[in-house]
Amino acid sequence: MSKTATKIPACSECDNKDNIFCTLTPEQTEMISENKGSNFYKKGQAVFYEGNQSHGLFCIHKGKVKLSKLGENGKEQVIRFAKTGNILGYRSLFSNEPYQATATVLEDSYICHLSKEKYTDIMKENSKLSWKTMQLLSKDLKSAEQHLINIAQKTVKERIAEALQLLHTTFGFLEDGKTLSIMLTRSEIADIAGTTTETTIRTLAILCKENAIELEGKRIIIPNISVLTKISGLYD
Amino acid sequence: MSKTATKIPACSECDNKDNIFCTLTPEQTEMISENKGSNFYKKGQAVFYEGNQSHGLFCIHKGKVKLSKLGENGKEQVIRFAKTGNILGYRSLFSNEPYQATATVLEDSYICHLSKEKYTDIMKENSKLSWKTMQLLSKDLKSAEQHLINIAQKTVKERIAEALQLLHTTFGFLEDGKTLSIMLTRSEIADIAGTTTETTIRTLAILCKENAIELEGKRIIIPNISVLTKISGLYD
DNA sequence: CGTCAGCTTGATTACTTTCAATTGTTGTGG
DNA sequence: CCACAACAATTGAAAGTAATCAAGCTGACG
Repeated sequence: MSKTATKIPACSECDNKDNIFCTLTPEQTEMISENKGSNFYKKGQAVFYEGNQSHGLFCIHKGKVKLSKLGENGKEQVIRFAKTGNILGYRSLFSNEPYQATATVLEDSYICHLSKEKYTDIMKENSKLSWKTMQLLSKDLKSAEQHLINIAQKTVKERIAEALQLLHTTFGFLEDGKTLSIMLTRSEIADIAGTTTETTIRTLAILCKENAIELEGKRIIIPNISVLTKISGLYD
Repeated sequence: MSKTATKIPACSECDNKDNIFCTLTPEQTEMISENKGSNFYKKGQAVFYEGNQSHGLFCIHKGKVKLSKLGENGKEQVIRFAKTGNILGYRSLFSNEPYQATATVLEDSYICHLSKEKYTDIMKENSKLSWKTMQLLSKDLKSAEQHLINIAQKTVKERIAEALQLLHTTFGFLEDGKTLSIMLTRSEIADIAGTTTETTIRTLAILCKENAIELEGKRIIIPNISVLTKISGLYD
C-alpha cells in the first residue's frame, strides 16, 4: 500500500550477496546505489508490463515475481520466476525494445529500480559484470529451451509435475521441509504448464491420488520430491 | 566427403560482413583467423551433439544448420536454425557445460571452428564484441520464449503455418521469390512445430486446400506470405 | 529391379479442452 | 459479526483435437 522505500538499505548494506552484483567494487556499488529507487509492491501488483517502454532494470530486494506473456487469444503463459536477489528486465539493456514480458509480484515484495545507463557504464569498465550478465542470459536461454521441449512433448500430467518441481527449485519449501513456500491459484499453475484451470485441478487430484503430492487448499505438500521427478520424466 | 578447407579464405577475406565479427579490428580478425579450422560438412552430418564436451564455437561460412534437442521419449525438437554468417555453440563460452543441442547440417556446408579462448580474450579487450554477443543471446532468448508460448497455446495448424514462416524468414525464397529455399522432410517440419509426421502431412494438405501454400514434393511454395501470417496468428 | 526411406491415408483411441453448473473461500461494507 | 459480491475451486458431460496404429504407396538409388 504505502511506499516504504526507507526500509530498503543502500546496496552496500544489502545482504543479497550471491547475485550478479557481487563482483562490483565498493565505488561501483555506490554508483548503482545512488541512482536506485526502491519500492514496495503489493501481491498481485505489476512491476512492468509487456510492451511497456523500458526505463531501467529491477533488482528484487525481497520477494517473489512471475514473468509472463500473453498469447494472441489472451491466455497467459508463465515464462520464468524470479526471487530475492534476482534482477528483472535486464534484456532491455541490449535493445531499445519494450519489455518482452509482464512482471507480477506473487507476494508482497521490495524491489529496487536501477538505472540502465549506470549498469551499462559499469559493464564497460568491469568485464566481470559483463561476464555475469552473459552467464545469466545463457542460463535463462537454457531453461527457456528446456521449458519449450517439455511443453512440446510432454503430457499435461508430466508438465504439471514439472511445474511443481520448478516451484520447488525456485522458491523452496517452508520450514517443514515439504510444503511449497509459494501459493498460486490453479489458474496460475495452469499458465506455467500451458494447460487449462480445469485440467490442472483434475491432474493435481490424480497426483494426489498417486501419493505424489498432498493438497491443503492452495498449500501443496511434496513429501518426496523424487516421486514427482519420476512422474515428470525430469532427471536433472 | 573430402575436406575442402582450402576453399575457405582467411577471416579477413570472408564476405560475411554483417555478422557478430564486424566490430573486430584487423588484428583481432587475424587472431581469430589464425586459430580457426575449416571443414566441409555433408548434408545430414552433425557439427556437434547435445551432451558433447564443447571445444570451441563454430561460424557458418556457408550453409544451413538446424539446432535440436532430444526429449526423454527420444523425439526430436528443433530449437533454432542458423545460416551463413551465424555462429553456433557460443553458449559454451559462458559455462563449461556440454553443448545443449545437436547441430545438424541441412545442406552441404562450410563451417569454421574457432577457439573459445581467443574469442573470450578478444571479448575482454573489445567491449563491442561482448555487446554483440549479449545482443545475440538476448535475441535468441526472445525467440525461444516466443516459440514457447506459440507451442503452448496454438493449434497444430497455426504452429505449422508458423514453422513455414520461420523457414521463410530464416532461409528465404529461391530466385522465383516464392519457393522456400530449404527442403525438409515432413518429419523435420513436425519437429519444429512439435507434432507428428502424420499430423504434419494432413495439416500441410489442409493449408494447401486453403490456398495458403502449394506443394510439389518436398518443395513448398508460398505464393502470399500474408495468408500464412493470418493463419498462424503471428503479427510481427 | 528390388529395397529402403519417406510420404500418404484411414480408422481408432486417448487426451485435453470446453461449456455448464455448483460449491467453497475471501474480503468488504453495513 | 453477518451478508454479499467476487473470485477460486470443483465436478460432470460433451465435443474436439491430435496421436497412434496399420497399411499401402512413391520415388530415389545402388
